[in-house]
Amino acid sequence: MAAGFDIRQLNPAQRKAVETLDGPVLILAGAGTGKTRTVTCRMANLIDQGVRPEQILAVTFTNKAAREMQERVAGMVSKAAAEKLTVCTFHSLCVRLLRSGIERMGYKKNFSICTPGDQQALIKQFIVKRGGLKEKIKPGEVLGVISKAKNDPAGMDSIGDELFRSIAIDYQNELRARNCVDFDDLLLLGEQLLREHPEERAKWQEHYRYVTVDEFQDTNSLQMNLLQNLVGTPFNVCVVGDDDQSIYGWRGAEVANILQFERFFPNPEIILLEENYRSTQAVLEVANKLIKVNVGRREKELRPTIPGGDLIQLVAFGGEDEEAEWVADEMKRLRRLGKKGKAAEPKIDSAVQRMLGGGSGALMEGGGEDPNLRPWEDFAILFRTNTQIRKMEQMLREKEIPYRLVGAQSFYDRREVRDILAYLQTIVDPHADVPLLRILNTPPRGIGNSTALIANDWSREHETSIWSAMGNPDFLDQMGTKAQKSIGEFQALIEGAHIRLLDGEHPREVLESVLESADYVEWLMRNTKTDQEKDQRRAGMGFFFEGLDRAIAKGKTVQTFLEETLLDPQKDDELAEKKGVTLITLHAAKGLEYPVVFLVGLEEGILPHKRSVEEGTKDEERRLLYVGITRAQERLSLTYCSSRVKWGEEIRSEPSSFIGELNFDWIEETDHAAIMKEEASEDDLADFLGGMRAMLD
DNA sequence: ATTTCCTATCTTTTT
DNA sequence: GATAGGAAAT
Repeated sequence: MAAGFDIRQLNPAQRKAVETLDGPVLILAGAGTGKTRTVTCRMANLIDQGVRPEQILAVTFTNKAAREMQERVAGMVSKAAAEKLTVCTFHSLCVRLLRSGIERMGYKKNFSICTPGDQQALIKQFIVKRGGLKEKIKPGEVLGVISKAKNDPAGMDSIGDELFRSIAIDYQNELRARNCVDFDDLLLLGEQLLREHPEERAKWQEHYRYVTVDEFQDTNSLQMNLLQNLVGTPFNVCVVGDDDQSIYGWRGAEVANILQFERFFPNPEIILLEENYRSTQAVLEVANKLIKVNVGRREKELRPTIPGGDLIQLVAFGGEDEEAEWVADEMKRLRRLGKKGKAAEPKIDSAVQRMLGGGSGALMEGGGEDPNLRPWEDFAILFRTNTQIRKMEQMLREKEIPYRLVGAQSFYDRREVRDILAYLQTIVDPHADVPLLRILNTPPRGIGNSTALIANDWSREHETSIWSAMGNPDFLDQMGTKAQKSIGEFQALIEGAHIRLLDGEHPREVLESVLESADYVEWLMRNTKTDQEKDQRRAGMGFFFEGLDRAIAKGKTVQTFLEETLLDPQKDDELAEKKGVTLITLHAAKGLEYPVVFLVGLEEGILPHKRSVEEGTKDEERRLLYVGITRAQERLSLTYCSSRVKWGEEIRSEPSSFIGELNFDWIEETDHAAIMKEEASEDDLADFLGGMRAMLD
C-alpha cells in the first residue's frame, strides 16, 4: 500500500507529529497551522506502519468534524481501511460502549436517548409539581445546573440551591425509571462503565490501541477521566488543541487538561505548531496582539507565511441597518474584484471548496459561475449571538445574495421533525414514555392535558409505562367513555404499526401510514401560516424520510437510525448543504476558514457579552474574538454600531473594549456614518442638478 | 377539549 | 419582535 500522503509537504514540526506514533503526544496547534492535515496524515501513517485501522480511534468535538476527518483520511488510504476507522464524538463513542455494557449499570439494553426538548418537558413537569411556577424558575436554567452537576465530580450534591437539587434528583430518577439517558448521562455512564468494570476497561483498551483527540482544549474533566480509562499503557494517545481557542468553559471545558497534560499522561512528546498557512500577516498581527492580553496561557505566537496583506477594516456605523447594508454592498464589491491572482495557495482554496460542500467538481447550478467573480462561498459573516443574524438575513434577501445558515436552527427545533421522530420512537417502543407523551395529542385526538396527567400519575404509582397504563382496565375505568374511545383508537393505531414493523415491513411505509391515519400532515399544514413555512415543513419531513430510507438501505436498524439522528440531528439538513455566503456564530465557526470574513457587532455587551463581564469570564470572550479573527484568510472587516434595536426600542451601544487591544498598525479605521452623510449631500446635489437639467430639456 | 388571542418575558455560546 | 403560557371564547 503506497503512502497516500506526502511527507515532504509538511514542515519539520508537523513531520515530527506525524512520525511520533507511540506514547503520549501533545500537539499544540495554533489556528491555521495545518492541524487537521497533521492529524489526518498521522492516522494515515499509523495505517502505513501496519496498525490495523479498527484499532484506531479519533474523537472529535462535533459530528461535522468527525465526518470531515474521516473523509480526509479516506483520501490518503484505501477505502477499505478508511471505513474501518472509528472517527466520532465523545457522545457517539459512549453510545458504542454502552450498547453492550449499559446493563452493568442497571439500565436495560434498549435505553433511549432523551433529546433536549424532552428534557425541558420533563423538567417543566417537576417544576409545576413542586409549585415552582410562582418562583419563575426556567427549565433551561435548571437543565444547565443539572448538566454542570453531572460533569462535576461531586455530582448532584454540588447543587447549592435546595429546590434545584430536589428537582434535579427527581429528574434523574425519572430518567432512570424510563430507561432514558440524556447527553450528559452518555458520558457519565460511559466513564463509569470503564472505571468500575475492569473487564470492560480491558476490552476497550485492547480494542482501541491508538487514540487521537481533536479540539482537546474543549474537553471537560469527565471526558478526561473517560480518556484515561480508555487508554492503557503504553499510552498511545495523541491530543491536539490550542488553549487560546478554548471557548466552551461555560460548558465545563477544562483548559487545565491541555495546560497540564503531563499530569495525566507521563512524559508526553510536546509539539508546537506555530507556522500559520491560513491568514495574511495583517490578520495574524492583529490576532497575536489581542490574545497576548490574556494571562495564564501557553506562550506562543502565530508566525505568518503570507507577508503583508490587506489592512484589517474597522468600520463604525450609526445603526445595524447601515451595518448590514454595508456588509452586503462590500461583498458585492469584492465579488466583482474577483480572487487575488496569486497561484500560491490553490491547495487551501480547494480544501475550502470541499469543506463548503460544493462537492469535488460538482456542477454549479444556475448556468456556470463567472470565473472572474469571487464565489459567494468565499464570504462569511460571524456573529456573537444568534439573534444578530436576523437583520443580516433580511438584508441579504433584499439584495438577492444567496446565503446559508450554519447551526442556527437545529433540525430538532423544527416541530415536524420532532413530531415524526417521536412517532417513530413510539412505534418502535410504545413503552418509551417521553416520545409517547409528545404525540399523544398531536394532532388533537381527544386525549388532552388532563388525561395525560392522570395517565402519567397512574403509571408512576403502579410503576409501569404510560402505554401500559392506558391499556389497563383499572385505569380506563377512571376515564369518561369519550376518552376511553380515543385512547382505544390511539392504542390500536400504534399497536398495529408496531406489529407491522416487527413483521419486517419497511419502517418508512409504516410511519407514513400512521401519519396518514392520524391526519398529521393535514393538521400540520393547517397550523402553518405562510407558504414558505409550509414548504420548509414539507422539506423537513422529506429529509427525515430520506435519511431513514438511506439508513435502512445501508442495513441499519431503526434503533440505530434513531440513535444517530438524536446525536447528530443536522446530518440531513439541507440548509447546511446550500451554497452562498455563510452566516455563522463565532462558536460554530471554530475550525473553519474563509477568504473574506466580516465580524459584526463588536460592541460592549455583545462581544464581550454582558453576562460574561458579569461572570468574570472576559478572557473567554477575548478568545472568542481571537477565534473569529483567525478564521480570515485574506481579508477581515470588524464592524460595530453606535445604536442597536433591542426589543423594539433603540438602545445606544458602546464600541467593544477589545477594540482598544487591537494592533492598529495593521488596521484601517472608517467611520461610515460620516461618509454616509457626505454621500447623501452629494446625492442631493446631483439630484438637484439633474432636476435642473430635466427642466431645461 | 380546542382554538384563539392576549400578555409577560426574554437573548449567549452547544454535544 | 418572538414565543410561551394563560384566559376566554368556541
